[in-house]
Amino acid sequence: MDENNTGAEPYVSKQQARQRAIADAVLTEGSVRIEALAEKFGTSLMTVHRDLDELEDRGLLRKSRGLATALSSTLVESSDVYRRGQETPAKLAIAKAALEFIEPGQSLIIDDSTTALHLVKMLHEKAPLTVITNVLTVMNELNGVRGISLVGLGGTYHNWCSAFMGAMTAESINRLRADLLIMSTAAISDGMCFHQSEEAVATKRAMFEVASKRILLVDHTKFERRALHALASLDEFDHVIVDAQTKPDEIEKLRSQGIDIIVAQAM
Amino acid sequence: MDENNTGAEPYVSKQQARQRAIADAVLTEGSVRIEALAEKFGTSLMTVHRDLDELEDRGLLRKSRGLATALSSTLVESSDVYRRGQETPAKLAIAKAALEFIEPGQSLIIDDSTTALHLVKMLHEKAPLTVITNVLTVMNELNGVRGISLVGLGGTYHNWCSAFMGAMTAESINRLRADLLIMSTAAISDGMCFHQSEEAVATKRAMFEVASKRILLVDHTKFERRALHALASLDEFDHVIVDAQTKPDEIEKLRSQGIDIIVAQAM
DNA sequence: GTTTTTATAACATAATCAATGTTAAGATTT
DNA sequence: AAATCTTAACATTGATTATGTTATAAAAAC
Repeated sequence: MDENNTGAEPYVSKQQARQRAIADAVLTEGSVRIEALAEKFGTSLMTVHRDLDELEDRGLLRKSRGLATALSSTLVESSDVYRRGQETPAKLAIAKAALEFIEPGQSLIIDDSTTALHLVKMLHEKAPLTVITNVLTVMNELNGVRGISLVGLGGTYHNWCSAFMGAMTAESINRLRADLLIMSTAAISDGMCFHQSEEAVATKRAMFEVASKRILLVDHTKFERRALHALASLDEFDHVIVDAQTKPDEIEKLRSQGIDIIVAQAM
Repeated sequence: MDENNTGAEPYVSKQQARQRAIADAVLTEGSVRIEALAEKFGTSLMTVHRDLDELEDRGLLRKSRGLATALSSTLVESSDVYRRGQETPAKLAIAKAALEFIEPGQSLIIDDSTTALHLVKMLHEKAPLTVITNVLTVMNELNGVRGISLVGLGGTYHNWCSAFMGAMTAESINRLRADLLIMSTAAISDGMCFHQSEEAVATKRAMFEVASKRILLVDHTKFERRALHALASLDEFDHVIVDAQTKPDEIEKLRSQGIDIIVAQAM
């Protein structure tokens, strides 16, 4: 079987890569001169200004008289600007593994995650499907796709994750039932998954409750992260899919707790 | 004051114009040969096929062995593919007139309408605003716009109007309150406005109930249309904005019923 | 108030993406 | 099996978006 071409290309635009790198630089340095950024990335002052304006709109940093200053680091790390483009081959592998659990005719919930975005691009293979999501990017991706009926979740829009979240979103979810939940998490420690914001937890918790089968997508970087709000214990998920770069001892530890870990092999 | 340039350009792509024309042709003829369409529009067979596929996905027609066949004419006329690109200067004028009613700080509901789409592009002038909408196109347009906080309305997605509608949507609306409603309608007769589908009425009715001030946007073509489901009487709206091409006797008739009609002058 | 510095606006150019056409292969109908 | 229609794949064109440049405006420093 020829498996090296899958329609979902792990492409990240130059602009996205640079914005991510800028966010990264500002985060680690604390505050950086705008001139210095322009020089570092070999670009004009103007484009750095434009990039910083976007990042500022997303609440990742502050611009002030020649300086770009970092804000809350948890927010930066959880921002989709920052996350997208990171570890894409691993994420693709995870997405492919998750696809195997999806059967035509099912209704599935997809939440805010860059990994899930890869999965979404492959969903047409499993049509017909009903996809429930709070992520604007996913809605757009699935817009006129044949065989996919789309149920959007409303609520207040959060720019940092390009998704609708909060009490209103949670309430809508409570009135639905789904066959399958494909969920991501911000951080894992002690066999629990954690998130950065209250709203995210409220929304994801609601999704968790209404799905009969639950799959968690985790790339290895999540094991090194910390976040504030607990969402659920990993053993509450039916399957947990990790990438091949996950440390074997982490996998063993979780397996010994009776958690069904699937290691997605990149191809 | 220099008023001839407003950021909102009434541009319709070649593709959109052609798709609309194709829909039109198929609708009036009943069924047309695909070859004939290609010839008529001076394009290759392939592009006609691609156009027809999109129109078929939106439920406007059926493709079958060389023939494109019309489906329900009401659906075609209410489809956004068909509507967009029609009468844009008039719609721009209406949008500008509506903008005058919007005050910074307000929360407004915007529903599915091509006229409102023009308005949305001008909204940044009145920031800060809270915009509540069920239209995917509007959500995207307002995505990272500064000073606009976006509240999305979820529900099942309807391709023909690019919006979320139905019971789920109506329920979400019921839990909100807004200062201003900017609404469109499919048809007007006997001082009442009508819509093409049950879902549209349910959704719009809910919007109607939760807004303290209501504005209806109407271009003159709506007076010649008919639709099945009644939504509301025009005198329930605080203001009705029409374009300059609306027949004077229509305007007079409504004014005599005590309806506040504003005639938007194109510039 | 003036000078210096930084930020924005406006336009020109370059790079990327989307739409179309062409050809060939695959389905369907006759 | 032949004819007709549809789809897939790739090349080409066209359009959009991103970037750079320059000029102007705003803000801070002096």
